[in-house]
Amino acid sequence: MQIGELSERAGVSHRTIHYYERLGLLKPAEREGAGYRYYDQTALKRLEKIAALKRLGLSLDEIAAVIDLYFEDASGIKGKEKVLEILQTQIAKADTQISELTAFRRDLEASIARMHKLIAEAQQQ
Amino acid sequence: MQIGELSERAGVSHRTIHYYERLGLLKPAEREGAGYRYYDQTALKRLEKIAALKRLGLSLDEIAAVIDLYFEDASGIKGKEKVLEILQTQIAKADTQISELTAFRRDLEASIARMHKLIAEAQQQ
DNA sequence: CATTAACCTGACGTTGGGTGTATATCTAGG
DNA sequence: CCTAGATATACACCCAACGTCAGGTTAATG
Repeated sequence: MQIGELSERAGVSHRTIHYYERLGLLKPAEREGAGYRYYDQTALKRLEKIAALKRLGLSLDEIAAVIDLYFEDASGIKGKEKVLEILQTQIAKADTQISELTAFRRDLEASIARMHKLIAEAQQQ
Repeated sequence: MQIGELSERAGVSHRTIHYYERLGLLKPAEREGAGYRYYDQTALKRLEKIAALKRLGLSLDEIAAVIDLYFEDASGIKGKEKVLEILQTQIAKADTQISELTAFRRDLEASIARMHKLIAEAQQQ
């Protein structure tokens, strides 16, 4: 698969793929013959994972720090203690974010209830 | 309270406060005498709310669109149906984000468990 | 009352996350 | 063999969300 197909399937521009490669988010693709990049399925999976992590609010740097956990053989990863540390930081952040989101959701529900009430009252009169 | 105290208490710079004011996130403060801005408690609450919404991943523009829901008398808000719509969009986003975060957290826990196992094995040998 | 700390505005700089554009090369179909 | 379409690199530019700097005003205090 060339960069055009990959970018279309992943829903990002080929410029973004180049950019991610420069940042180390994507492994440099194979370059058969001339300079063309050729990708396989894992590249697509990686891009999807990156998108998911972005939605969670991670920066590209943070993603670069954890993405290999999903795609490299864990036994081959250097500095396991370091990785563990990163993971634990991430989980703490996730917990904070989950509880804030839950509180936010509660507030929203209260606001919605208030709005419904106000609208009902307005229609009464 | 002047801008210095406000910025310190809210944990943002005074330039950020100026910036938020320009974007309409913060009501222009009272300007007694010369041009100094003077704030009250609600300004601090607003800044805290803004920070909370930012952590949820809202852009400053999006925050500007909803912040008044928290600080204006609900009965005085124009276009209640519109507001309701915004609120419902927000709650849907929050739900999506919560479930993605929960799944992410589960993944992280699994990775942590794997790491612990690998480290233990490494120490055995 | 003079100094110093706090404030003002405006212009420009920076960082993150990209996008646009120009120019060159390659590959495939006719 | 030639041309169209896909890629390559490099440099410039964009937007959001600030930060820095410079020059000027104000308020408070010893």
